Amino acid sequence: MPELPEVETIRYQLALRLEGTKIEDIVIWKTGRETPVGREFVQSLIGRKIQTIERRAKLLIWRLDDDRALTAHLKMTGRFVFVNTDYQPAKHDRMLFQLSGGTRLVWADMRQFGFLRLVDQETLDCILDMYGPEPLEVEPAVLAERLVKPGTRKVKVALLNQEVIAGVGNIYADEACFRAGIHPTRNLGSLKQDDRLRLAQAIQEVLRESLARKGTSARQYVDTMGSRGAFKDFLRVYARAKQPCLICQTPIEKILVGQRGTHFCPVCQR
DNA sequence: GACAACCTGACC
DNA sequence: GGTCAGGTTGTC
Repeated sequence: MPELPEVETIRYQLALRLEGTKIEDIVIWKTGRETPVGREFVQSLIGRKIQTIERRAKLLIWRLDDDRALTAHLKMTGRFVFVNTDYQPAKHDRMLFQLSGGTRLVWADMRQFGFLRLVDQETLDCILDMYGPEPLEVEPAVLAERLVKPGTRKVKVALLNQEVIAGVGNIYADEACFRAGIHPTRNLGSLKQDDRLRLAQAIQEVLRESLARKGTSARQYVDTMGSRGAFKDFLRVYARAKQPCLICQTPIEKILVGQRGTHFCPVCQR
């Protein structure tokens, strides 16, 4: 589900309530394909103190006091939601974390693509090294430079590649292309320096605006309070196929690019 | 670069 | 019944 603004919203909310707490117990409700929930996994986590909650690209990282980290990828439908003590597990709930101080957190994942993985420092460093720059932590020029030779042809495909720029997904790739007036299938080699910079600025702009509204709930996404992101009402092309372009009234088109649904204005984007 | 795979549910 | 869904990975 979530892209950078959604994962960052969850990171912030988790950090407020989890940092400094101790994992007192873990209840496994359902074993998942991608989620190791053996006795070893549980035993390794119980008693650990959570030092910090960080995010890199779309990956959440719980740094623990034993030099290891619990990484979580939400993929399409993963969720962390805080619950009360009388909470009864719902259909797709997978496990419950009980933290010191009485905090209870549920990990749920309808489609089971997401994963929790316990990794040591060295493994984590390898994982994090794969990602491109964090788009909100570098200058636009740095992002623009990443688009010079990304090893792929189409603009949108490059934006979705986490090794090129970290954290951009299907919604914000489309939104950034629209804001920059660049066609999503445009050949990267045809972009001029000015185009790349405009696209880089558009990426930052849309991510910042979405983050300020706690992300986009196109379908399932909710934050740790079960609340939806408000940026859905501000999308300009995503999920607006056949609706008039907000600039020129031409119907927004939807095509497939790199196997992903892609929305754009055929007039405003070239 | 295309395509299938992982899985469940919503919608036409 | 078929198609599609905020992601990623592996195989031609």
